Amino acid sequence: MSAATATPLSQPSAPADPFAGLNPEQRAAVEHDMGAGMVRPLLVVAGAGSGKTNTLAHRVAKLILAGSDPQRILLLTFSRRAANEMGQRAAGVLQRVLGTSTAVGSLPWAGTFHSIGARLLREYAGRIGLEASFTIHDRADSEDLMGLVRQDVGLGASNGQKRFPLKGTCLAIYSRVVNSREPLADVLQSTFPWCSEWEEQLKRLFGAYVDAKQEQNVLDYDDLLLFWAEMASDPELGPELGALFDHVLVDEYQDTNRLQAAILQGMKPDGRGVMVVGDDAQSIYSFRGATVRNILDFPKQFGEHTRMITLDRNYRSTQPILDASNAVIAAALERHAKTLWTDKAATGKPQLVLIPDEAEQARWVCNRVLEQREAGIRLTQQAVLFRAASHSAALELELVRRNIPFVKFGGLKFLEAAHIKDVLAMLRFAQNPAGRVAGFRVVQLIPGIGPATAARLLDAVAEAADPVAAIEAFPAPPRAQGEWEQFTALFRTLRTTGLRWPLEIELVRDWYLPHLERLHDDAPVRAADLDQLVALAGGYGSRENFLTELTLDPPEATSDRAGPPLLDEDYLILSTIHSSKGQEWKAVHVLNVVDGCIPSDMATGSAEDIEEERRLLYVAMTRAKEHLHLIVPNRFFIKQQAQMGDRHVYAQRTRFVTPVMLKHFEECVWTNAETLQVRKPVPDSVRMMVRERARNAWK
DNA sequence: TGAACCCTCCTTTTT
DNA sequence: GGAGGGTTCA
Repeated sequence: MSAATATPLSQPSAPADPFAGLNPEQRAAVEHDMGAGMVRPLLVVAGAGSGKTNTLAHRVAKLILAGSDPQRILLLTFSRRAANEMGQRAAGVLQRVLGTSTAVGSLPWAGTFHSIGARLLREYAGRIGLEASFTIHDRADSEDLMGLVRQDVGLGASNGQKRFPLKGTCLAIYSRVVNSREPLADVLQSTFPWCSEWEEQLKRLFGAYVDAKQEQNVLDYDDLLLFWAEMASDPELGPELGALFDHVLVDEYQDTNRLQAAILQGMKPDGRGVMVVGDDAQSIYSFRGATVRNILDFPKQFGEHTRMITLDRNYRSTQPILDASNAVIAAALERHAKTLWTDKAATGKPQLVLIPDEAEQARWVCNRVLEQREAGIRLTQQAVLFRAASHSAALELELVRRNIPFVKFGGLKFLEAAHIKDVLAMLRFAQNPAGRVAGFRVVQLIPGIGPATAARLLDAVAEAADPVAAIEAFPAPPRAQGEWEQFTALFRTLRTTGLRWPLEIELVRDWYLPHLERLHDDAPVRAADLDQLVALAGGYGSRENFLTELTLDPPEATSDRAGPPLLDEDYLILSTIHSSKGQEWKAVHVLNVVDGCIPSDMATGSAEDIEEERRLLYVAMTRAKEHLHLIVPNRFFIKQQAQMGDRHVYAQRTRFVTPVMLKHFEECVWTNAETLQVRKPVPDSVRMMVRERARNAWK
């Protein structure tokens, strides 16, 4: 019997039972088959705000209290952040029960599918014919490699007649095939119909792409899952892997794909010790191959002894917010039916705010945010959510203008900035000289070396036994003299001297700074970024560790660059809806709740696409605890046009809020009198015509 | 003449 | 910041 269920000590100093606060369903999930010989598979369908994280954390704590070895608990989460939070909460529970501050030790096997996969693959590399020194490609690297291979197999762009799909599309197709485990033909037909005619060529390309990865000792994101799944389905390795863990807990199961389900199946064929938690109504990652079928079919997959528990009591939002959210999701086509409820005191209805345009939207949000802060809601308890990262541009300008601090999650391209990629490419090239993508990039930093010379150099490296010698022997073009010697000297240092870790990246930065000055006008700003990167690097044990972790768990927000000092300050949260998953705030603003943004006009192809957009709106709405504002700008500008263009459309309220649902909202109309006076209403047709004429004059 | 460099277009969501 | 096409350089 576990410590928690033992008779509580009746001394006043005895810690409160942390399990006492659980509701009956949560408790059932936490105590499921506790102490039983066989722990049956468990599916917890947990609605938004139903205490899912808490339930998982308590389950982990309970398992440990009942004698489970934390080393033998595998906890798969959607992000590193979620893994950390879970670990901390579980530790908190344990501490309260045990009443000691002894480090219970965090969970060593908590992380994303991808990071756990990377770890297992390094450990098992020898057994599956993999070099343990492999480097990992992020999506941009993978696209670049796809581009290089595409050239090699003669499917380049200038191949006459009709144009072959871009490298990014090729990678998306490849990734989809791997993650969904569907045949190429099916994927083409269902998701990339305009590429169907290229099936044969794509097959050839993907074969060459896989070969290239193997030759270069690199893995992409998909490989981390694919190789793991292959191991798990191996008659010898599978059971061995499965035996490493007594319990496998998966969070956000609605956003896993078939490949991930196969990993689970391979490691625990009978579902023993498996617990998955998720909410089909919050499945928003199908573009990444995630399928809601995983969670819908879980009971079928593991047979009739599977237990299912539904958590539908919401601890987050007020009833009016839930009513509106429930109404939106009730229109969905297929789901595990549940209606969220709460006993939180009712407050006002969520607002549907009609606003003239995006500029006013930005101003209105700033005003409301400041008002709510005056009313006692800290900025960190307020969030602005949007469909696409670019939708917050106008708002960001306004926030800067008014000195309101903010942090933006999602859509962040810290690792995609050219200068960051350059420095990382040098480190990766030193780590794995066979990796052509990193080498290709870094070598071309040297003036006088372009794609052709770079390719020849990499060929030489690939054929030589010693990469350092190969590079030093390479006849660099005369123009590259000087710069070339500095590069080779750095490469030798990185490859041969055993410098203590963070020193290496400092050397690379110092080498890179002159190139930075030459390549970019805003060198000082970028140099500051590099200092942040160096500081960040200090937190990792080794070059390999740094490169792996950075690829699998990139800094999520712009604030991560600034480091800890920001943590003490108050700042507003800006986030894509996708990145807001699992989070909650007292006040939430959702931008551009219009057709064309939600649903995105990029995602109105199929009924499934539309359904996912509906769930996206549902996810956004259910992030709010007390105040929810959906903002509907009457007019918004079309993005895909030349700079300075001002084409715009009159927008409709999103189709997901139908007239019947309006009763759940308080409708507000915001007109800025001052602006309206100044702006004479010029009919759009006239403006467009004038522009058109001006342009045609030069045709 | 091949290779490097310059200019112009556009940009959903992410491990 | 990348793709692709056009221009300049050695």
